[in-house]
Amino acid sequence: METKDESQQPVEQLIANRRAKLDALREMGQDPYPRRFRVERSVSEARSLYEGLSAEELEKDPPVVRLGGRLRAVRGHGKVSFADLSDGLGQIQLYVKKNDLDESAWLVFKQLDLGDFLGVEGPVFRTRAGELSVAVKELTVLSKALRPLPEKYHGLADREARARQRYLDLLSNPESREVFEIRSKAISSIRRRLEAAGFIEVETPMMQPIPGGATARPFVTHHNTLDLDLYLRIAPELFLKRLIVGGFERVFELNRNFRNEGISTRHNPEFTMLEFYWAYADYELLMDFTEELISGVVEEVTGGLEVEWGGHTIDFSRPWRRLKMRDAILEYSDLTPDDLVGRERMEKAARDLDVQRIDERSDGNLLAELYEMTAEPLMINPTFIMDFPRQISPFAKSCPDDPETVERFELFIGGMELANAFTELNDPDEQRRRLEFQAAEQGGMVDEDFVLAMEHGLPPTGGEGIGIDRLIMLLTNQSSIRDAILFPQLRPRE
RNA sequence: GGGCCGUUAGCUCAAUUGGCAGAGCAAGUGACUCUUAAUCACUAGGUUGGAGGUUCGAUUCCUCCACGGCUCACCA
Repeated sequence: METKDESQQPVEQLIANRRAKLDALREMGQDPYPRRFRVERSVSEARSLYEGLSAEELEKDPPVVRLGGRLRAVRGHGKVSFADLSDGLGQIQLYVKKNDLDESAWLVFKQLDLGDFLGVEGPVFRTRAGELSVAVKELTVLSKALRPLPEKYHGLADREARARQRYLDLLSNPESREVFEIRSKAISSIRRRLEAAGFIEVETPMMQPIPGGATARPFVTHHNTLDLDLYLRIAPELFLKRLIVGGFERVFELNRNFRNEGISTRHNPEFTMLEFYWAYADYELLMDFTEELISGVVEEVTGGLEVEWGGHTIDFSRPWRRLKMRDAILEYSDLTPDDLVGRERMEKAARDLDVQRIDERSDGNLLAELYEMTAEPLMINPTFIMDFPRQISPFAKSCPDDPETVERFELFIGGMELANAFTELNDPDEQRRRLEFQAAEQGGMVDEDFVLAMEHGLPPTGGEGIGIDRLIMLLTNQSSIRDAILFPQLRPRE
């Protein structure tokens, strides 16, 4: 459909300009979207390969390269043009000289826009300014871009656009690309370290008939043929423990969980969790292993053990502090040991700290809430908070000297909960009682099939979950989980 | 869900005690055979997020809505 110049909106004008060039290319017999263009190496590979060579060395024996990439800048200079060809990671300058090209190739070059993909071939040399460049002899359009990219210098700044059109963010903001490169490296490092420690990676159901292993509202879906409501998992825990029953002694799963709760700078409805289960381990051993695993990843990915995050310097060097929950409350508040004894005194302490809905909470929940209100935000360097109330820990084994307290820890870094682990309860009768108590308290279902598995014998086991997105936040100095996830959940436009 | 803040050209940003909405990049035309945020000249580009209201006049003030950010609540 032809539109009149007057009625055209600005973007549409820009698109129309590009479409006109698209048509021009076709008229010249150039396919703007050809099938293939085989490159010998990427732009950044070529760059690192020839970067060390001087102008003289290149001149003596000029290497001919064949590269594909996106056109990111053109500096026209009459019958000569300089251009930047990018592979996303790095770029190399193109030197395009009218006299060195077929006339048709020069005309093709004139129909290019910033953002187009093109393939080039030619010898590598250095310009007088010393810039490594390809003297283009052949030039092919590989994909014509119909819309303009964000500005080359400032990139894309609008936070909403950056999340909605992540490809533009990645293209134009190198620091954003770096976040996700670090994410990839960190996850790969975690996998390698677990495998080196004898763990095997497994996959367990994401769609579960009874969502268990955590307390959170699940997403519901429906299987038509079975006519069965299924829940997206809130944790893989109960399936991983079935595998320990089945004789896999060290298993891990590094994948998505789904929780139908609020969205915040620390919560995304789908998030990546590492869970691992280790037969014959207990929570003490898990703390040692967690220190080793995370500090190893931090060092491998950042090159050191100190990380700048949210205005703090976080020191990951070992050993990390281990503090009982009760002691953490006492250390980081004005409360005394007496304030934590008995329902009445704890309620008073909670009221003084503005804890909401106090009467709905169990004693154990109240204690955990006191911790959250006092010490938690101050746990900047890695700190294990140990020994949780039994009432809020249905899968953890009690401490030998105190049945109301369990062998459980959470790891806090930068004031965030990063990991949660315990010596797994393996007494099936006790497990059934705990799940029934939990179901009665909070609603929910008892996973009898899980208890059945445990009745066949679960060895002493340590199990842990680590929030990967939050770890990435720490590694990349991001204050919001949205900036550590490529496509975070957003409300649909319009 | 509550409170506060934001939304101006494709992108990055200005501006108005309420009085013709402006720049850089990108785009178009022209000049230019070593530039690199190339340069120079000219041109075009706007329903100031949307809908109402107040006003002679609203981009600016008010109300509602949409989306986003921060924060509290909810929630591990």
